[in-house]
Amino acid sequence: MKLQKETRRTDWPDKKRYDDACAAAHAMDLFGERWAMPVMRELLLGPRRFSGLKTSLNGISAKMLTERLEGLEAAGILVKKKLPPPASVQVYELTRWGYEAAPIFQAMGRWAVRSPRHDPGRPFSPVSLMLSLRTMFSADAAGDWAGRLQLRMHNEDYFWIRDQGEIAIGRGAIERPDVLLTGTPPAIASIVYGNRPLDDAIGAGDLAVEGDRSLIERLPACFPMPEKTSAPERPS
Amino acid sequence: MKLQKETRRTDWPDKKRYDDACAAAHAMDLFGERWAMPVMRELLLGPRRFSGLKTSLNGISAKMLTERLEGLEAAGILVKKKLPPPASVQVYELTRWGYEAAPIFQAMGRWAVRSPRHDPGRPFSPVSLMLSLRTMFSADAAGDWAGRLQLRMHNEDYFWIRDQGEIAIGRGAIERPDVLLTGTPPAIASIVYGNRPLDDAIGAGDLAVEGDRSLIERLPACFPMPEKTSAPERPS
DNA sequence: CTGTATCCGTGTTGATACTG
DNA sequence: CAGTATCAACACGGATACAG
Repeated sequence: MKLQKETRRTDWPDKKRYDDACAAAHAMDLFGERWAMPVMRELLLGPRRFSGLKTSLNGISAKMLTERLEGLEAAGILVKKKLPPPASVQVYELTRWGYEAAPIFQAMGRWAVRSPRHDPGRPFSPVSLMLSLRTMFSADAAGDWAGRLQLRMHNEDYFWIRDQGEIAIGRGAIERPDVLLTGTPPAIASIVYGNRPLDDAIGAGDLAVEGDRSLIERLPACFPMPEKTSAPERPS
Repeated sequence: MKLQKETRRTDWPDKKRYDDACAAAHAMDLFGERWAMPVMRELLLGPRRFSGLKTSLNGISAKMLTERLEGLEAAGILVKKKLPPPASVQVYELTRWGYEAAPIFQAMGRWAVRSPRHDPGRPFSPVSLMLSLRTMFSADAAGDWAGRLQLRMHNEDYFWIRDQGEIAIGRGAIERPDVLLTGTPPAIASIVYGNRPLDDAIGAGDLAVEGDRSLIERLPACFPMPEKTSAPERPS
């Protein structure tokens, strides 16, 4: 019948939304579309520009990025804003509520690293590496490790700090870093998560360390990878 | 060029997967497809049959359901199994790892109820109502409330128990319930979340209460709804 | 730099009918 | 009950070209 088609169109453009009271399903309506979640992830450490997002989001097209940014803004998850005159540049920033989605990313990350199909060797954006560090950090395993790391990836500065228990990560440079680590995200990941010898990475020119090298050497122990799920296992 | 097309096809059928080390992105690869997440949700309280899933997932087609079940099984999230002879019925059950995805649903639910667009008046499946109760329960707000509820929705039994602090939910009947509540999920939601007067629901025949009625009357106070996000708000 | 506009192949979906 | 088969509509995403 034609009526169906017509009502579909006029009802609302909710062809692909779950018409469900379940809030988790609603979350998928909000950021379940392709690329929406990675876009949010890239903004989790602060405002970014269009071009920065495009490069970080490996393979996204300008069209997609524009559409997702519009959609996420309409949903109230981010805002588009123009920086004041000296800079006068367009940036996208999460709203307060948008930032509050961070625990979802943590829960997903913690769970999905155990997937048999998960491969940490894929393209890694600086922001997602930083977020993964925060997620995978284990206070128990780290023991008394403390320090202030400055990380430089693709010529952008990020930091990672642990000072008795608490950890903090973010974009930008910090004062008095104990050590400066320069390299690509995959290179850094390979020594933190992939138990690649530090000398190997430095020797190959993938990584440069400036400052207290011992802090880096103790790093892998702070981020124990959980074992992957094995064969399909019944709950018990 | 044709080459592109050809390599695309042979490379792997990962046209729509994020080729990303970010584990959260990988989670979307695993259950970000349409209907995958609601299917998992319906299984979170125990094994279900094809027909049960189909009715609970408002509007899903048999084709979709089949495809998602296959995909989730291939991902190691659920298993298809046949119950022993007396029953001899096909059911789908989450693997242990599948069950461990529950915190993701909690985080998503907690966050998405605050969405300006979220509408608790939409179709509600029994399982998602039960999960929402567990998610939204506030120990502080509940104070000394304690009791054993038996809920009957669409002729299926579910329970909700709080005994000094701890809460438990599940499918099936319990012994010595303090009160039996019969009605549809939306009807129950309307009195718990929608501050509809209990007498109103009973009078309209939407709900039946058998047992300690005062427990039901104190229920809404145990599940305070967080305020929705208002206008786009900057982080601070 | 920050997008917009258009085109078009391809993939996905829901309806319907059918099978064991 | 538990799916499978087929099909047509349509939404999506990538490429390209272009504009402010």
